[in-house]
Amino acid sequence: MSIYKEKNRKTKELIQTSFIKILENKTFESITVGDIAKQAQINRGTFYLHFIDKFDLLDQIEQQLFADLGNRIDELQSNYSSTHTFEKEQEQLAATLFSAIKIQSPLLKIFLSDHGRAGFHLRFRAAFSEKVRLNLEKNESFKATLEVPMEYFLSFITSAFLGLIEQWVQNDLDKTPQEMTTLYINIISFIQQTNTKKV
Amino acid sequence: MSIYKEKNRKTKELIQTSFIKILENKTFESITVGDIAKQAQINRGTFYLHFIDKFDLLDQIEQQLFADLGNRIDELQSNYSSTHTFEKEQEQLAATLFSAIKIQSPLLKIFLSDHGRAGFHLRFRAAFSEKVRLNLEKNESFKATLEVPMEYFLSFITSAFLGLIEQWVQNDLDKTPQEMTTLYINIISFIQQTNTKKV
DNA sequence: CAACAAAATGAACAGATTGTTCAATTTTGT
DNA sequence: ACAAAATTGAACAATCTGTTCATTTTGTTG
Repeated sequence: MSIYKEKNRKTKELIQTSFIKILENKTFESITVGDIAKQAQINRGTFYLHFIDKFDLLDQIEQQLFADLGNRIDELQSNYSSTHTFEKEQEQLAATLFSAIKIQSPLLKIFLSDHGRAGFHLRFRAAFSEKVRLNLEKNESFKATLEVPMEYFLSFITSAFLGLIEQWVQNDLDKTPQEMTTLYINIISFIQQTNTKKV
Repeated sequence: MSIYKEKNRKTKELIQTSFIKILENKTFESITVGDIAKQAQINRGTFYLHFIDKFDLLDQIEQQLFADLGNRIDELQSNYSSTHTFEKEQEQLAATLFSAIKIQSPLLKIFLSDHGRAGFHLRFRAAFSEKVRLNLEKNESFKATLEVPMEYFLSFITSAFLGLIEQWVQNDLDKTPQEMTTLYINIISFIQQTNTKKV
């Protein structure tokens, strides 16, 4: 009974990995169920025993990706006490995000490229936007000093962060998560300098 | 002779506008050439007299969009002398971008959504990334003070800006371009404050 | 109006892909 | 050996694609 499930799971996984492999070289739009079956060396009908269609397949992989990232982030964050300063905590969250993303970078690189599916960058931002918001709102003076709508600030900062991630994965991880964190902090500091001079 | 061209142009435009109309309600993937012909009330064969396929159609609309935005930005920017401070110039560029984007917001809203085509946000960023870079590098002390690779800084700032644009068009332009510029400046100032406290 | 050119139509075509069905086969469990 | 679950292979109608070509409509010119 349990080996039946195991076999089922294994085939499903085979289909997923085969699909991702094709996705490296072909656009999602251009991939057919026949392509996937051929790559996985299974019957085309078998595909339909595991997924409704290729959209369902991609959806499930995407959901798994977000769930996995969420788990990794929560686990990494739980290792740190939150008695640090507000800024240290922001830095810590950044480090956690970069570490989690590194592990899933092969998939993220594809999903964020033009081989993926439209709107992924929005769903990805939404997936970790809530964690960022909670972290920011820990700080009491934050909401008091913030003069712009929270949704705009969140869009700004999560999108900025996504920009770094996109450059990073396109560069095939040319830096360590710690270096990326430093780079992030440096950019924030640099923006500070620019404006300080103005005033 | 020239009226033949005019008629040709008009039909091509009809196909484009009809397509965009469908795109508001359906995913690009799910739209067929038959759908477009039906909406435009033309023969399906006529479509192929003007475009290779639906991908070609979308590509051309995208190219036109970028060209139009580029022209608007250049024109708006040419109305201002560049004798202001570095920061004022950055603010001016932001105002210009928001103004140009407002005009093209209906199309941008669709293209940035999950009804569009994968990778649009990257191509969009690339389209105005160069203008931002040139504007930044005007300032001599900029390159001297910047401690991070230019490509990362550009990814960060253009992506952050895109985040504001995305929120703006999703909110159906709930603010004026000038208000968006102020909002942008406010966020930069806010980040400055946060870090100033730390030091 | 007549003659011509360009654009659009309608219909047909083969080819590819989709999602479903079902009997036969293989793999695994008891 | 027998039963259960998973997979296979083949066939099916349906849809969409891109192309072709004869015909019709629209616009131009003399």
